Amino acid sequence: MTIPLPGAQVRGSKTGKPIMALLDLLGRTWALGIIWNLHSGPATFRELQQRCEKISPTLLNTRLKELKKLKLIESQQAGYQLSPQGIDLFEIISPLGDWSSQWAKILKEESKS
Amino acid sequence: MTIPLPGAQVRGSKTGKPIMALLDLLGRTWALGIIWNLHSGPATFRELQQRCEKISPTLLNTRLKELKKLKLIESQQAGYQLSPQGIDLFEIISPLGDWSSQWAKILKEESKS
DNA sequence: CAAAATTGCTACAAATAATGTAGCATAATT
DNA sequence: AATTATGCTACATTATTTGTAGCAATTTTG
Repeated sequence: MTIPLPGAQVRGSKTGKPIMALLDLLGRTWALGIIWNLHSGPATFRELQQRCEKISPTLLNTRLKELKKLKLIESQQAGYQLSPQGIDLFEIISPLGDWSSQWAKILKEESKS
Repeated sequence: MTIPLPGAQVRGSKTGKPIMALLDLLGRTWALGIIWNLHSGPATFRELQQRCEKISPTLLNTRLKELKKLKLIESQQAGYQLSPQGIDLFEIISPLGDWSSQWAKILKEESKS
């Protein structure tokens, strides 16, 4: 799978509009999860592997390369961490945490009736 | 692929924490794209197919079923549309539009140097 | 400082998911 | 009543993900 560089053709789109590139990227297995799990601080490869409960090393490495190329994460001696842009992105999606709890509650309610 | 009901085991997680269910869902090809493309109003199946530039009917239908089951969209005679919850979710992610443009700009800059 | 343990990651085959095209059964339009 | 459009399903091909094993390069330990 080629890395969804905005401007280039991406999966699911011919235009390559930035939002399409982003949606392609985030729509890949574990991409969101990695960003989510990195927000609590830098992590080594194996540490990150554990934070993401069930990711295979193959895929983890693939995603890390993509995210690095797209400047959402960077690797230092402390391990992998969100880049300033990655933090920015995380801040946008961070309300999903609370939202998902609400959502779970509602789904639960409705399944009762 | 089973539908990621919060509380149940989902792909990539044993806990089924709501956020994991959500990340599983949103990490599926085109899930985010469908939500994104529905925010501009209800659409029939074929209309939606066109808004999502390159989705196959098979996958579109699969995702629609999941999203419907998870109460993020609903179908009326006007076609498919975001549910109140779906709208809520969209509002969280809607800044991604602008963010992605910024991001594209930065990536472009850096690729020059 | 040599042996043992840990880390970051690759190889590769098996399993799963997505694509693309064709097409069918309604339902709406002419 | 014939034509067209719609909402999908079938199904074979192709692409992605998983899972396990393991290796080279540190780092830790005795």
